[in-house]
Amino acid sequence: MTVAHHHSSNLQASDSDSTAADSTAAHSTDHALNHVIIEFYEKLSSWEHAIVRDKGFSLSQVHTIELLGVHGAMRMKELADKIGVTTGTLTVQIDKMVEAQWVVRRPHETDRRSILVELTDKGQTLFLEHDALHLQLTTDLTAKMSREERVVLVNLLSRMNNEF
Amino acid sequence: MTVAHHHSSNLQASDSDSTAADSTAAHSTDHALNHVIIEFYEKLSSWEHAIVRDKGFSLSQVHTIELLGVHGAMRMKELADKIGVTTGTLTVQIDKMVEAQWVVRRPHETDRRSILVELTDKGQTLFLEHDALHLQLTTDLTAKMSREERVVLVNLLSRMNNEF
DNA sequence: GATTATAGTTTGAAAATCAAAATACATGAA
DNA sequence: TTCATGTATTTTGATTTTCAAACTATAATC
Repeated sequence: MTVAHHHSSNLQASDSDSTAADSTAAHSTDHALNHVIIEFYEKLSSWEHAIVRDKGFSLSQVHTIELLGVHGAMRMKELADKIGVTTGTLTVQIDKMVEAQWVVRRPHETDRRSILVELTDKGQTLFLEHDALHLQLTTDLTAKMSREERVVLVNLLSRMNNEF
Repeated sequence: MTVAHHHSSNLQASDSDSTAADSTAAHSTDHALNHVIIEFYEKLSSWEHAIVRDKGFSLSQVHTIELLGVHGAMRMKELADKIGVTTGTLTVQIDKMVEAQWVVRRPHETDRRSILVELTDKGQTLFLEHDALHLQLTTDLTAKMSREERVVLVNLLSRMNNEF
């Protein structure tokens, strides 16, 4: 029915075409960077999935806890946008998390339509536990790097974060 | 019922405790790195979610296409592990993707229990389209970086990838 | 060859998700 | 003010995703 491809899609920037005048097209470094990023994302995603299953809650619940832990209280809409689900979906998610006493809803001070979602003490503890796992992973992944390299990495990554 | 926390969780490594002798505990750079990574993952995840909804297929379908596009043909088990789902779930996923003619199943050469999943031409095209979006994002995110910085970033990220 | 392990599929039930309708509040124009 | 329009959240019913467990087929080991 269809052809059996054989594309190993080499991810290394093995080509060295740094000759001249290519301001329009994407440079090979960009391709390499792109694939390294995709691979990193995939692996992190796998890791998170595995962690999550072990702990007994769903991926987007952990995502929610992560977001609230890092950014603090947030409106439903804001949270839904960041997670990438509809507000309807988020409502039932948060219902369950309220039930489990990981988060609370509280009214927005100025906008009475809005509701702020916030970690409880229990939720905060959960976040810290999860964060510790992440930290362990991070230190493992960068164990072979020098202090300077780590600093550079923080710099480069945070600059990317700012461009989103 | 529960206390309203106020933790803005500053993500910058604003503390400069590079004094001495802290070989056991995680250094503040590690914390900064950890949070920058989490933030990067969250933002990529959001982006992917948005892209995916626009295109009309599910997140794990795109994930599957991405994995097959980058790594080439793979066994069901392998794929399931990378995506982070059970093989049962993957079977129905792949059924649908076969239906849509994005992938084909083909027997494993040496192990008759195993089945290789592989992109069709159509699936390959889809992968390339998606990859182009990723590339666009990557170039956008690194637009303000110098060539050298990008090279360094590729180096550091791929070293992290190798440690997973 | 018998037993145990692994790969994949099927099945039935539980959970996640969406789109659309409904509610409540906000904002801006007449 | 009052009306119209826009935004935030919840509810609802249906669809999709997912899992765990049972099942089939092949591989590996003893």
